[in-house]
Amino acid sequence: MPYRRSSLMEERLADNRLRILKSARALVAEGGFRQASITAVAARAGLSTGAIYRYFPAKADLFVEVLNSAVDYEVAMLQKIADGKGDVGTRLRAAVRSFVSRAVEGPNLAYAFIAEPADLEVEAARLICRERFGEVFKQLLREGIAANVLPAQSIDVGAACIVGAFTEALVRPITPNAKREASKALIEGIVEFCARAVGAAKAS
Amino acid sequence: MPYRRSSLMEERLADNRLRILKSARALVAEGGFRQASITAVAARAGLSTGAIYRYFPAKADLFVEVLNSAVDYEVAMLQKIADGKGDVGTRLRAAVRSFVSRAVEGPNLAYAFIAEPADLEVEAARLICRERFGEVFKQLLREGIAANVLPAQSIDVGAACIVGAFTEALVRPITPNAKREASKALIEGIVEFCARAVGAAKAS
Amino acid sequence: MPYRRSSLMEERLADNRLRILKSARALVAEGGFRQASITAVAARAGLSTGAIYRYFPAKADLFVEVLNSAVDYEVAMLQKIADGKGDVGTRLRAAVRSFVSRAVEGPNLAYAFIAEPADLEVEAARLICRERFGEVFKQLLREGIAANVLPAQSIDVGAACIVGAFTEALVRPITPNAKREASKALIEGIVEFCARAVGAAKAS
Amino acid sequence: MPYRRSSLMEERLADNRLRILKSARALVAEGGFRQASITAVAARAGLSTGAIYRYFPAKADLFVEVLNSAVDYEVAMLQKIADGKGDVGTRLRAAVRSFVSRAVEGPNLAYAFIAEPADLEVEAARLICRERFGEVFKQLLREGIAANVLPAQSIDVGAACIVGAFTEALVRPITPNAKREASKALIEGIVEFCARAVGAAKAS
DNA sequence: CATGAATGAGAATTCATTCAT
DNA sequence: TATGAATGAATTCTCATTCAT
Repeated sequence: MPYRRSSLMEERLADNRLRILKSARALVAEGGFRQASITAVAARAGLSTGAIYRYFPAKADLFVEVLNSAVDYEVAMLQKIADGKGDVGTRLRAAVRSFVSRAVEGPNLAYAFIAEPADLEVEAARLICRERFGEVFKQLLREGIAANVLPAQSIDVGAACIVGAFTEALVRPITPNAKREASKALIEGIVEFCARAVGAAKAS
Repeated sequence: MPYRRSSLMEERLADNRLRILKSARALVAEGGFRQASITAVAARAGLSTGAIYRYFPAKADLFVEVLNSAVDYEVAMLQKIADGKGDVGTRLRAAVRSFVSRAVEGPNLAYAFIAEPADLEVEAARLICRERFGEVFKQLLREGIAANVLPAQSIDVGAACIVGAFTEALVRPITPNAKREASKALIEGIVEFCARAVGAAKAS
Repeated sequence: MPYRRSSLMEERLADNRLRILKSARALVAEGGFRQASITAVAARAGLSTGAIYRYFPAKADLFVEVLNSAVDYEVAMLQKIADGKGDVGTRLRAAVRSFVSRAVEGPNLAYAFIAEPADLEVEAARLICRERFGEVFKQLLREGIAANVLPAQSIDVGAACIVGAFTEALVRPITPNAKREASKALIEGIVEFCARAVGAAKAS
Repeated sequence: MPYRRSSLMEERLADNRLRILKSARALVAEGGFRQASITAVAARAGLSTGAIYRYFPAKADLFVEVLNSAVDYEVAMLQKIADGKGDVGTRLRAAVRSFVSRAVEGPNLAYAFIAEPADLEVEAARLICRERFGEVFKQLLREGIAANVLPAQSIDVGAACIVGAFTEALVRPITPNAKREASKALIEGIVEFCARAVGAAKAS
């Protein structure tokens, strides 16, 4: 009688794949790609190194997926906001706020997103990720300029700078004191910086 | 009779030290920290690997100095502009333009400045470098706000975002076609983005 | 009540065993022992890796049997020819022709027969296989010499050399051009070489 | 004052390279490519694994050189004999005798010459090596046939078979008893086998 | 019995650092 | 003092074998 894979086992499998991804992501978030060796990922996931290769054909594939899955989620969030109702400026503010808030919150994709990966394939994926963030803002800028709500400006450059500006929030502990409060100020600071930059300053 | 180091020898020593630093910087600029192995640095400097260790106790120390010396130069340039005459907005524009122009021009410290170094010590130095760039802009923002030329805003955040925005320009090939012309547009795009962001928009 | 293995089940078992052997042989024939991993054998046989170990205690045992069963067949073919009627020279020619023809025909056991196996046990089996081929030719030589049809000569050496000579035909693509025709010439070339070597040259 | 490499040091270096080659060759001779891991080669040479890579860029390069250098020597010996004076049959006998004698003598390139290497690059080199042996015999056959000393026959096939026949001497312990004496008989057996095969039988 | 995920030892390769010369 | 050969730990990846299900 053939062996039938139990649903419990399938759960275990899916679980392992996820654990590997989470381990990898956590390690990158904590100390960059530097610390994310296969051995370290395996140890953290409670698996052997060989097990990693059942789920990912090579190290690069694992980290490309780490990057992509994290960015998929983030971009989806931003896109939802960008596609929402309300005036362009508000949506742009909301998008920046949404991203930066999560970034400030905890160690997630942040570091990976800017850090130089050891692998060229991963590096390529990283650049594409940055582009994808830019796309969301390009769309908002295009819409705003077309509607005469935003002043004429370079869409490509604007999008890139926004991404750069809030990326910065991910790298440095800008305000090392008074975490919670400072975060709030930091987030709003970035939001307003970007808003002013694109000419969507609040009517004050 | 005590051995007296000849001035000629001292020159040689200083010369070697400089050559090592230049080799290291060039290698990082060309291919990131990835390519900057001690062996590669030594080969490029026309020295032996052992010789490197006469001038630098460890790899990390060498690259910390590479980073610092490169940033010393850049910050000095920016500081000079910031300390110059003319209104704050113009000086801020000039500072951004100065940095981004050189960055776009050729692969120099740019890459090193954003790339993840292999070493924790170097990573720390890199973060400090970013701070140092920020300081220049903080000064300008402070001055501008004090003089009521710039609107009230978070100085820390503003400075960070400016650095982030123009850092972004270093990472991606925003406009892969029409190099020269596009660079010009890119540079001015970033300059204006930052100017608007801090409320130093041109009188249009 | 004791468990009675149904004959249907036994068939299944024998079937699996055969499938495993066939898979292994095919893989070795295609790319040497290099490509014949347990995983590959299992996949090709449509079984799990674990199943292999139900039929063979270890990888080496599987490949020893692969070798032996393949050689059983070949040796049986040769033996039939050697035991046939007609003069010794003709039979020796036929035997060499039979072996070389099949070898040239397609990738079968040929490669395995000469290739270095990954395992010491298999290596030992391989050497024994070569001996077994030799035995057939020893018999023919003995008979021929006894009947004064062949000149006096070392039987052991003669047999070994014949095996060596036609083994060589398996290793190199002697004539890469004009496949069919060349094969024919190659085969007859080897046949006549061996015939002359043992003093069974055609009456010319 | 620049450091000048002493000739003693250069000797050491050349010595190491040679030691590595010898270790590799010995390991292959003893147990095939299977046993010749970089670790094993290094250990046997009294060096670290890293040291191997100072002399050989990759494992394949090391073993290609092992193969080539061994074959260079052998082929040179054979060529010298083939280019000598005397009738073709005598030279052919001498060439075969020369090769087989050394092969029987001790574990040298023998195994490597026939064994399947783990590496495709090495495999390619191995096939070329076999061809090179063949070339020497092709030359002799061509000369003999042209001078009407040898009967008409396929030169390519003849050369291949000769190589095959004496290769066999390398693989198996044809005569396990009475080493010395048997070797003598084995060697002459192979010599005469090949001589008869090409039609250069002794006038008896 | 069958399954195939997991193991873990081992392979090739790299590179910062040391030290005999 | 300069050299660069040597070290050896670390890294990625493979695969025969086991065992919970």
